[in-house]
Amino acid sequence: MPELPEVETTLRGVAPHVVNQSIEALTVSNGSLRWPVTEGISEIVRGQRITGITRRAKYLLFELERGSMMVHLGMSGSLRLVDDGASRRKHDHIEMRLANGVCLRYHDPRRFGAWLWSDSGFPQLDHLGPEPLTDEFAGERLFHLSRKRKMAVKPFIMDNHIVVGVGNIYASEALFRSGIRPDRAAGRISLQRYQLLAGHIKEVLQSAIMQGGTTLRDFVNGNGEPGYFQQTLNVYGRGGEPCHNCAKHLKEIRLGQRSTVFCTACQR
DNA sequence: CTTTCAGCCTGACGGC
DNA sequence: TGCCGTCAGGCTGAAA
Repeated sequence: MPELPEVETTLRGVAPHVVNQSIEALTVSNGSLRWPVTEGISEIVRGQRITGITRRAKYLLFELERGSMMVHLGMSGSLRLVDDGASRRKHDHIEMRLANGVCLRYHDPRRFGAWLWSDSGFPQLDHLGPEPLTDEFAGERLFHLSRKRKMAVKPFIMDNHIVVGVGNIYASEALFRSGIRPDRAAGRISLQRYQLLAGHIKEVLQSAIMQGGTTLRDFVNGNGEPGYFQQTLNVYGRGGEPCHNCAKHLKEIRLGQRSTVFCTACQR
């Protein structure tokens, strides 16, 4: 499940190999993703130079001489560099070959991801909240936007209008570190606690990105597996197991159709 | 306006 | 062994 740290790790791993390179060929073997891959994309991007690569939320943006390509990894997507001529694996849907011989493969079993080209922007990016690792995102913002809202705090911080890139894993872990129950109404949390929460969101994301950095070399000829899951998870995926803090059995509930684990003693 | 929920998709896993 | 049901989850768009 690529969350923001994995997308950022992908960006950093791929960037040095693709920036300022020209696209020799882009081959789509299965364009049936979250949205159909842009019609005629191979012809549009052929011969164009990639002028830069950036990230907004969990979207990767390949800037071209004309327009840009927006790539999303969805639930099961990955992007990695392979040896030229390496055999195609099942679920390798798109291949981008560059003039320097670098070959980038997009692999996505569930096909929840996206690969689109546009020269007039992407509506998906229009109403996104701030990046979590910038100063624009702080406890004050969470506090102000949550007033009078009855929604549980966990789905609230996972809402892309509030702040982007906080998926199920990191929302769960940040709430545990902050001692906040995930099902508490967002509007009934103090400014002070939101400041704590914002800090912990930044912390868990930042440490995951740093651990991901240790596996960057695996983007070349590697297995493409993310390394940051090695980080200690206190609650995510641990329903019924003892709390790392007080040893009480962790409770598992569903919030907004997502599994949610927390400690009823440590989180209030 | 806010909130909820179906649907998209495949692989892993448990029960029989 | 294999078949079937359930779960996992980001995001959109429609419904309440």
